[in-house]
Amino acid sequence: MSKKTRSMTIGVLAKAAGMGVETIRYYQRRGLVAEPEKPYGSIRHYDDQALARLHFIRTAQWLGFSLDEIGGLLTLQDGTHCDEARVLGEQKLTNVRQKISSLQRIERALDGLVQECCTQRGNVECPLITSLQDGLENTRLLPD
Amino acid sequence: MSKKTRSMTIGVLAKAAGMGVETIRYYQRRGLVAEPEKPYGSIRHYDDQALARLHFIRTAQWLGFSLDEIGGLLTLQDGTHCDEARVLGEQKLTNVRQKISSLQRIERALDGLVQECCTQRGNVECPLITSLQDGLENTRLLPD
DNA sequence: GTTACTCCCGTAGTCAGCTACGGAATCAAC
DNA sequence: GTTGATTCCGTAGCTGACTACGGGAGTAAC
Ligand SMILES: [Zn+2]
Ligand SMILES: [Zn+2]
Ligand SMILES: [Zn+2]
Ligand SMILES: [Zn+2]
Repeated sequence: MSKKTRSMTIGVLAKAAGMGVETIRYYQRRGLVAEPEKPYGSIRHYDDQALARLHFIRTAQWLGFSLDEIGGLLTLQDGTHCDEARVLGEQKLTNVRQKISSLQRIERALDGLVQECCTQRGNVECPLITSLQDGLENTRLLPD
Repeated sequence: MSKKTRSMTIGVLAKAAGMGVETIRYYQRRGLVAEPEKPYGSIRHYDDQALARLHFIRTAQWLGFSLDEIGGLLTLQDGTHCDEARVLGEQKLTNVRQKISSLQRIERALDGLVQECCTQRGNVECPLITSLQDGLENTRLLPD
């Protein structure tokens, strides 16, 4: 709970947040980060609040939220919308689990193909390639 | 092993392959699909070979290969490059496994957040939102 | 033989999330 | 007080895989 509220230029802020200046300016354009007023024809200064917001964005992004969705999450920041936040989290979780299981199907299919390929070393035909042509029919791991 | 070699217009081919006409034309521009000659100022016709190639592309795409990589795979189609094909398959497999494990980390993190959020229903502060601000420090599941 | 689809071909737009460019103003170091 | 980095701001480009548009030509149904 440090209330340093250090004054940073956008370059320092960017370095602190581990991203580029242009990225921050892009978030400002998208309305995810506020542009502080600049005092009398000069340079803008940022505080720890701004840095916290960049952390928020980066973490939410890592969790799979799009910038638009993050915009939605940011409106829940006052902490009085716990249930809405949870719903969004649950949706994303479902989403992630679906991605995992479809990647696992892909893993099994690819693994099968590579195994086949390995055992057929003397053969002229590559079973991996021919399976791609046949659309993985014999693997019973077809795409959706 | 049907050698029908039916003659199809691009529209019929597209329907047979379950994709749009424009997508096929796009693949032609990318050099993934050949443009057959058109007989004397008329319309091009496609055979089952072309359809097989579209299946190849779609299946490889489902396995996570990019169109560029698929271009590479297509040069191995004569079946005489079994080991090269296997190497590409193994690389993609590694790739898929990395994606799975990083999604699993994300799943654990999100699940933790949603659980916390649920148990704190009476609270004013939403732990999900505040965790995003704090950068998931206490979850020990930080992004790379 | 006219209507209504489909094909052909080039070009341009879409989406997300940046990333780069250019030119003026401002600031920090020496 | 000059040099050199940084900021500001608008605009434009990038990636990947499409998707759409427009206008002319070919084709099939009735
Ligand atoms: Zn609410
Ligand atoms: Zn909550
Ligand atoms: Zn070879
Ligand atoms: Zn092989």
